[in-house]
Amino acid sequence: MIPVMAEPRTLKPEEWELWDTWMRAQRLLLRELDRDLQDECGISKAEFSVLVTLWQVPGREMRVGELAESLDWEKSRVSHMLTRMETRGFVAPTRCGPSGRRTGIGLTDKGGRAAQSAILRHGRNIRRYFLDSLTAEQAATIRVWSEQMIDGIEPRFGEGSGNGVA
Amino acid sequence: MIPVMAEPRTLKPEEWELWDTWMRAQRLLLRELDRDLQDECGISKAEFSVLVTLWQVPGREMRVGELAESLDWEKSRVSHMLTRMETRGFVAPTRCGPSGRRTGIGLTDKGGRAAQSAILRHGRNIRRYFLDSLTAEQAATIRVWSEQMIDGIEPRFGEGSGNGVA
DNA sequence: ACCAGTGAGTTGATGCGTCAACTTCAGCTC
DNA sequence: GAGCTGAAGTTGACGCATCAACTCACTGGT
Repeated sequence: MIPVMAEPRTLKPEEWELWDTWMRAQRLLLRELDRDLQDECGISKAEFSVLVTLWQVPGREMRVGELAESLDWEKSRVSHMLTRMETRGFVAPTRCGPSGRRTGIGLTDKGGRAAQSAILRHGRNIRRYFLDSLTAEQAATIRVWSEQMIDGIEPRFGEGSGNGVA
Repeated sequence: MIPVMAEPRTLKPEEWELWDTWMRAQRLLLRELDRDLQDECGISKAEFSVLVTLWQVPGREMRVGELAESLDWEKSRVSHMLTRMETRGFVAPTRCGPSGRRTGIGLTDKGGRAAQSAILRHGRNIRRYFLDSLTAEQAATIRVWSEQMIDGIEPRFGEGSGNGVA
């Protein structure tokens, strides 16, 4: 009988440390990006995601369901978000069903302006905190590994466009 | 006059794609770990952080401020969290100031058991989703880069022990 | 015409995270 | 000891995220 190597009961210290260091880096980075967006542009990263997604699409309007799909968010999350953003004047329903239900949602002028400036700002921050700290080799490694991980967790194909925000 | 290279106005497509892919990987990984901890152990990753931190410390009790420092959380976040966890029976004040204020906070038996099983489970998940998808080289790259990034954002030294959770 | 079923969108409840304001308490000076 | 100051801890308000339950409209079958 061939002895099967037992799975280690817990993480080895250096494994744990790797995980912990990496986790810490994530947390700091996201926190920083979020804070800056909030302080300088007055929007959260969730709002940013919505603004960008609408910004990118031709008529700057979509159906709620498309938006949810594109962001890979739950419908209800989108709905709550839109309610808040509507009261802030960033988006407006382009068409409504009889019962007040949002059938189409679009950027307002204010939303468009906010999107534009936030994209610039956020881009600079990504460069500063993320890209600038990467060598070409590191970047390649990270890309490969990210793709591996995505496949490992969610082995579906080409869907969910991505909005660049957690 | 030497022309200074203008900073690119926005991210180049491949830069954006790198960022987006990486972001997506993060999001999926964290979501997965969180969901599993929630489904299998009945605790959130925030609760997990607190349990682990208390678990690791000698008497399994600390002051609220120490806990906050160790987790790198705001005091108020810790306080809210402890209130919830206290009602769930995971932690209990070990000593209180006159006005009912928590002076020391410690794990209950239930909290200890939860910590133990969650640590095993979480460790396996980290291995499965994170470590197993890494070659030694990738791991080295990620470690270095994480450290660079941490230094880039928070150029302080040796504080904040880390709890392995966002 | 009717009704079951399905998909789209909403709502409410609850937990998480942050900010600002507040209460206590300890140590300090006078 | 009276009063000041700063640190420790709490509270309330608000936005974000998820889950489950609901409404509404459309579709297809009989």
